[in-house]
Amino acid sequence: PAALCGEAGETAIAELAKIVHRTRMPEGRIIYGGHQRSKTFAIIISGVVKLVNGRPDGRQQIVGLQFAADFVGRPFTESLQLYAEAATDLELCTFSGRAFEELLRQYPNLERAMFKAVVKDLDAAREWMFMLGRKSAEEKVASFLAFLSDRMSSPDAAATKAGGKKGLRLPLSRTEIAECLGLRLETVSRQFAVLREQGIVETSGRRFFCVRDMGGLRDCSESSVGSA
Amino acid sequence: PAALCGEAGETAIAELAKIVHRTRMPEGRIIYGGHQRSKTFAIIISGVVKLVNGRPDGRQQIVGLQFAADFVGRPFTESLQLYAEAATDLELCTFSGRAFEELLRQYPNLERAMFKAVVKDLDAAREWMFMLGRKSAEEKVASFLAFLSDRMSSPDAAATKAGGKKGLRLPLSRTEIAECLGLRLETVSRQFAVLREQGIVETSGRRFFCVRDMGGLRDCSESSVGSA
DNA sequence: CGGCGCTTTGATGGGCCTCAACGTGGGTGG
DNA sequence: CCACCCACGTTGAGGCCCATCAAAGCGCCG
Repeated sequence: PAALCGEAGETAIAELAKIVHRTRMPEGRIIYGGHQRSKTFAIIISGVVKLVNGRPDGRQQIVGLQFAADFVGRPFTESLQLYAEAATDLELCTFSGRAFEELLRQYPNLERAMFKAVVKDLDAAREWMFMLGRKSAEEKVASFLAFLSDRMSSPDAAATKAGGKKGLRLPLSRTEIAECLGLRLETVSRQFAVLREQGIVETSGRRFFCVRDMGGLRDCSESSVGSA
Repeated sequence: PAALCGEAGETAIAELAKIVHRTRMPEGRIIYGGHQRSKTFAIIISGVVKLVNGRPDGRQQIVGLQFAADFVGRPFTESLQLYAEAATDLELCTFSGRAFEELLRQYPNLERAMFKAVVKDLDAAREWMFMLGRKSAEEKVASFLAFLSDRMSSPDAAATKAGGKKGLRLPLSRTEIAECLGLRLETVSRQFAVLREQGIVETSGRRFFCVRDMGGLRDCSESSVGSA
């Protein structure tokens, strides 16, 4: 039940169903970006996609993450130094680009749904900008974990490690988390340790974490240092 | 000749012309945001609008700037901690929200033009995110000035101070520039001094600056510290 | 010309980066 | 099934960049 379909209208959905194709993609696959005009559109069934802004000198900034039910693909334009990559193995509903753009033209409701999705992405990007520009390292890591908890708390993605409590599998490595937050991986690791010592989160292995005190986590993510 | 009109189509333009209204706004006026549902849409004739993401604790991050020919307004949704403010005195072409949304529904080309504008904003936001997360203070200030030069080099906005060379009036105070770049105002001031000492820019008074060496400025904005 | 707010400049400290070494998990091949 | 191995993660020490606090300079308004 993708968000896109929720507002598209009955007949549009039926038309979409005709051109949809279920696909899998391994972690690391480039979905679109840079020079190649892949022109495929998709909705994520499961897995996580990262949007990366990279420079020739090696500096990279992850500028967006897409989760289950999110739309992936660039309508109308290409961008040079931006690409989308499978952060985990993916299950996708893909649409042929040509046919999909045709449907967009035919069904205004569908285009409107796309429009709203992009506006939502824009808001998310601006929230993310506040984090990058104004939050401390601890706030960044805490708000990132809170964000992941929000976006990934679906029953199937939830894993049970760390002693029976409901935890999540981290879709990103420490390096990638650092690229999200505008930090170095060592700093991310240290902030994980701080949150662990405060009893706010648990971690197990490289990829599992579990929020023990969501209130405390949210406090850390907006600490407003001097006041309150 | 606003960008929006370029792609909207003849008849749509004619309809738009019927509901348009020319307006002025003083610096500091809130255009939309927070709680109030102003629901006015506008195209900027002259002046600059800043989009601010603010928190109760006083921290602020400017997450977008809009210049002449840009569209201002939030279609479909409101956002809590985001508002738009006139950074300078403005001349606007405003549209009644109700009538404008009606036209959007009637003329798909118009909606498509809006769509593309939002996608462009999204790309700009993601470029900005790279700057916030990965650039040094000097790179931030240099790329900001280069950005302003690009966006404001229209004949009327260009001012001639600093000894006959073509300069620009800064639309933002040092504090506001700092809020754009994720820095403190003192740091912005110091980086201005550095660029001045290198002969790359000149400044005069509080609000005028002039690029003397655009190549040098662009070098500073992507210095790629270790290599090349 | 006087006052105020913005800007500049200086001194100091802290947070995060950098470099480095060690530990660990998870997959592979025997 | 287990031992090996290597990439990833953790932890430590030191230094730099930028934030912070403070005071003086200057533009712009009346």
